Amino acid sequence: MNSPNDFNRQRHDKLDEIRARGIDPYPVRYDVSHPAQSILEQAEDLIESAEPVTVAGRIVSKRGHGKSGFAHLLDRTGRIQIYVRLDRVDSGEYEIYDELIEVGDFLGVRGAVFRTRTGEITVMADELKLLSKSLRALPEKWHGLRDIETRYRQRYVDLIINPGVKEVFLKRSRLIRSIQQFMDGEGFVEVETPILQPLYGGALARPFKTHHQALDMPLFMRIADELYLKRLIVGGMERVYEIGHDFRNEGIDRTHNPEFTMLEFYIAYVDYRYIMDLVERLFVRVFQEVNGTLDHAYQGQPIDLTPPWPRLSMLDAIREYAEIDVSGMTAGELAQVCGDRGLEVNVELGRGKMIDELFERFVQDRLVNPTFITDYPVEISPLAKRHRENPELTERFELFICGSEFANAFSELNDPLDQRRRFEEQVEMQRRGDGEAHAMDEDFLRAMEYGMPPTGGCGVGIDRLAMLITDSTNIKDVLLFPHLRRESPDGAT
RNA sequence: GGGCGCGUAGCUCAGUUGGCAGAGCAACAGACUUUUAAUCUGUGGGUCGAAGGUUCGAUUCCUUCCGCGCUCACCA
Repeated sequence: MNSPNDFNRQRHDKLDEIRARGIDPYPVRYDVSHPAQSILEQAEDLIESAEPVTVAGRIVSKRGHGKSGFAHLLDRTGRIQIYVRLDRVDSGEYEIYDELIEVGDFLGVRGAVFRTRTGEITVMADELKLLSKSLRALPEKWHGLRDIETRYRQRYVDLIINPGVKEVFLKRSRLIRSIQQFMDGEGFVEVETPILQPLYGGALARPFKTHHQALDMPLFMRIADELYLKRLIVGGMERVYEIGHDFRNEGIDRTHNPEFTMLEFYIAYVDYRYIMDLVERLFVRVFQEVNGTLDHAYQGQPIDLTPPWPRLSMLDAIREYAEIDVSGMTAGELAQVCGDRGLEVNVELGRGKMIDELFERFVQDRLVNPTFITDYPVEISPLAKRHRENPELTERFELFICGSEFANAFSELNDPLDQRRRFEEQVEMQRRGDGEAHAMDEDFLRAMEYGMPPTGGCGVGIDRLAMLITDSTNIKDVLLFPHLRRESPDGAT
């Protein structure tokens, strides 16, 4: 019966046969009285009362036994077994169930709940209704869907077949809800700022470029929310945040997707120390709400999330972990030290960049438990205010967990003249060919010239946080539809 | 972008030191009215990722390309 190159032919034939028997294979609705899970939970009462229930779901397994048969339906809450026997249902209905309905189809069942000989809670079907005919076979029940590429390309199948997958995304959803609730409690307003922007900024990255036809103007997909959120601080919205997608036209790997989710928030009148406290409270709350505990492990590595989290200046961290005291070193001395430690650096990079290299090479990976690293060199922190006690440093921190960065925050630069000078430096770098240098943003400068209060701001990579909290090693595992290259025509089935 | 690895039936995987392409599950036909990866009997199903090359002969060897994974570089 199976013709070459047309495996699904059989399913089309069954669909035709169903229609020929006057059955609508795609009806409009079905009244569900009980989700699968609630039948299991209320099983004793339901068996006692013998009240019929109605349940609907996708058939994920089917076993025929002559004039009866078992099947499992999968709905959003779980699986429930149904039992269909010829002497309990209309004979025509039974024949359709037996011959034309198969794994993958959606089915509605009405009947009383009972317990089988082997003890499984089961619905004894009195009425059956085909709710949707499937034209493609699902992956097999035992080994499931393992192929990583297919799991990402056909996430809908992955979600049906691999039970842990839905859990990850439910967790991600709870994570974002938990952040929103926390921010509500802190008096924030959640806002939405433009994704299509005439100028991009707020980070150093290559943007996606697009074009508005009617206006005949180029537009960029945003690479950060920062500059618009700061405009809102100028506008008097003293606590704002946005959870949204940023887009960066860069490489794709285990931890990078071209579009990714960022939380950015800004608070007027506070400095980076306030932000540090808030980030700690936020993370602790999120872990408690989403995972129910502060006991966590990532890839088998236990993480101690118990606050307060250590705070260590970048220079102290290098002193402690690399046993190098870089304070007061000249660029030449730094280059010497880097060279001695096997780091190839260009002295032209400047002190800040070399200090950062030392940090990344000798410190970062060792920060397993949450650790705030503070007071970054000014050269590598163009958007942060200079440190109140040391003008070579900035009031900036990053949060590290398991060797990865989870937050980046500053006391924000709010001096419009200084900001203009920094933009001019970026424009100069751009003129020299730095494709990632920041563009001059006159409207942003105009906003800042009206006056921006002292402000603390922070960005948190939500996908990274989702990876940590769901113990995932690839960002694609926490994105429902991760970006992949074009599917080859030959690969399509 | 560089390096390494992978791509065989709808799914999960074997396999061919170069000689007619294999299994389990799924499907199809039949038996079976409380099964649990149901069982039993039988049947069909393949552009071996794509295109070139070497060869009497390529799914196998070579080259290029496509896709995926890991990794280095860059970034969040």
